[in-house]
Amino acid sequence: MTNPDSTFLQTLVAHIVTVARAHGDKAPSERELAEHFNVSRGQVRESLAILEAMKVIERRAKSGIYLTPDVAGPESMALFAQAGVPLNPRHIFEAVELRKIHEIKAAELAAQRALPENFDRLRDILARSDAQIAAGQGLYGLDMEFHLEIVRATQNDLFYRTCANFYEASKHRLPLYFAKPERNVKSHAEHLQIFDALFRRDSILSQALMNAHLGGVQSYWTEILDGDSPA
Amino acid sequence: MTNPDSTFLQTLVAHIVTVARAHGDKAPSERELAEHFNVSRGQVRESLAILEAMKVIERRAKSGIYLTPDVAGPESMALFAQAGVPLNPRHIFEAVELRKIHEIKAAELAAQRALPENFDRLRDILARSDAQIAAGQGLYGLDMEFHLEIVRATQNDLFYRTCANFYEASKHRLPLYFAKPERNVKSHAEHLQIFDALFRRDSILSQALMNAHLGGVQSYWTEILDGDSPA
DNA sequence: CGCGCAATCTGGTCTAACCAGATTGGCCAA
DNA sequence: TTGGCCAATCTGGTTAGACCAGATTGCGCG
Repeated sequence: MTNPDSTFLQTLVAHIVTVARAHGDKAPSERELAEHFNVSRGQVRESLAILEAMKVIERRAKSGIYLTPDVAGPESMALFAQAGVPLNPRHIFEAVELRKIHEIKAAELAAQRALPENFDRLRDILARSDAQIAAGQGLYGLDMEFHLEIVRATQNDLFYRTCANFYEASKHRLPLYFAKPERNVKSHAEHLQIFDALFRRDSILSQALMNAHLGGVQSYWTEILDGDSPA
Repeated sequence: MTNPDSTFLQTLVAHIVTVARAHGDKAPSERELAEHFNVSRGQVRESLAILEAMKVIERRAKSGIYLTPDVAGPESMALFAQAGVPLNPRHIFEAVELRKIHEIKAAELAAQRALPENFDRLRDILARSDAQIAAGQGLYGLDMEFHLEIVRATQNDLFYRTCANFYEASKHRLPLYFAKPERNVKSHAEHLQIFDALFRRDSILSQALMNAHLGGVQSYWTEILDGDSPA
C-alpha cells in the first residue's frame, strides 16, 4: 500500500467496484482488466492477489472474480484505507473514536514504560516540529510520528503495528488538517505538554492531555463536516 | 491468508526468513525461490506482492528482496498472524494486552449503544454455546463470535474490522485454549454475566466483567508458557 | 593498491500458450 | 413449445521464455 504504484491498486479497485457495485457481484475478468488498463495479465494478477489477501475480492477458479460478500456493511476496510475515497462523517467519527481508544491508553502505558530511547526520539520529533513551525510550515507527518512514537513507547509491538497500519490508512487526510497555521501551533503546543507529562511519568495527566488533544481533532472534523463538502 | 493455498505463502515466508537472516536480511531472488519451490516465477511474484503489501518484505527494483527493516523486533505482524508459527511469551502478552485495550472499551461502549439486533445475536451465540457445552464440546469459534459481536455493538464499524482482523490472526490458538472442558464452562458462565451487564446497560459493570474475563485468559497463557513449550 | 568499466544479477513487465473446470447458448428430441 | 444435453467458449491457474534498465560485483588495467 505504500508502494510507488499503489495508485494502480487503487484505480483497479475503483474500477472493479464501479463495474460490480453490489457485494457478491462479479468483477471483470483478468483479461478484461488487463486490456482496460493496458497492462499484462500478470500485472493484474499480482494486484488481484493483494486484493484477495485483503479480502476485498474473492477469486474462484475457472469462474470469476467476485466482490467479497461483506458481513458488515458496504464500505470495506480496504476501500476506507484508500486515499482519495471521499470519507463520510460516519467514517471520520469512527476513526477519531478508534484513535481515542488506542491513544489514550497508549499515553497511560507509555508514561509507565517509555524507555530513554523513546524520549530521545520524541525530543527529536518535537525539535523538528519546532523548526517546521518556525518556518511557517505544517506538521504533517511529524504529527503522525509523534503519536506513533508514544504507542511505540508502550513496548507493545503488536499495538504499535496496529496503530501504524491505521495511520497509514488515514495519512492522506493530514494535509487538510494541517493547512491552517494556527492548528499547527496548537497541536505542537499540546504535544509539548504531553511529552512533559510522559517524561514525568504521570499516567493520569498524560491520559487527560491526550484525551483533550484528540478531542480537538474530533471537533475540528465535526466543524468541517458540518460545513461544506467532506474531504 | 485464508486462501486454500495460504500454506504456500507460509512456507515461502518461512524459507525467506530463514535464508535472509543468514544473509543480512536479503532474501533469495525470485528466480531462486521459483526453482526452490518448483513453481513459476509468476507464482512467486504473486506471493511476494502479498508479502510486500503486508510489509513483511521490501522489493527493491533491480536489487533484491529484503526483509522489512523491523522497527521493533524480529517477529513481524505477519509472522505473528500465521498459523503454526510458534508464539513466544512476548507475543502472547502483547496480544492479550491489545485485546484488553480493545474489548474493555468495547464493553463500555456496547453497554451504551447496543441495538436490539446485537442483543439478539448475542443471545443466539449464547444459546449455541449452551448446546455446545451441554454436548461436552468446546466453544472455539463461538467465543470469538461473542467477543466480536460486542465490538460490533459499539456501532463503530472501523473498530469492529480492526478487531475482526486481529481475531482472524489469532484464531489458530483457540483449539488449545478450549481443549480443557472446565475452561469452556468458566468462559461460558462469564459470557452470560457479561451479557447480563450489557443488557442492563451497566457500562461500569460490563467493563469490570470483561476485564476479569480477559484477565483469566491472560493468566491461562502465563501458566502455559511458564510450563512447557509454547504453542 | 585503487579505480573504472564490463559482465552479471535482479526486479519489473510483457507475450503466448496450455489446462481443466465453470458457464452458456443453441440444437435436437419429446 | 419445452426440456435437457452437449459442445463451444470463458475463466482463473500456471508455466516458459524473453527483454529492459538499473544495481551490483569483480576482474583487470593503470
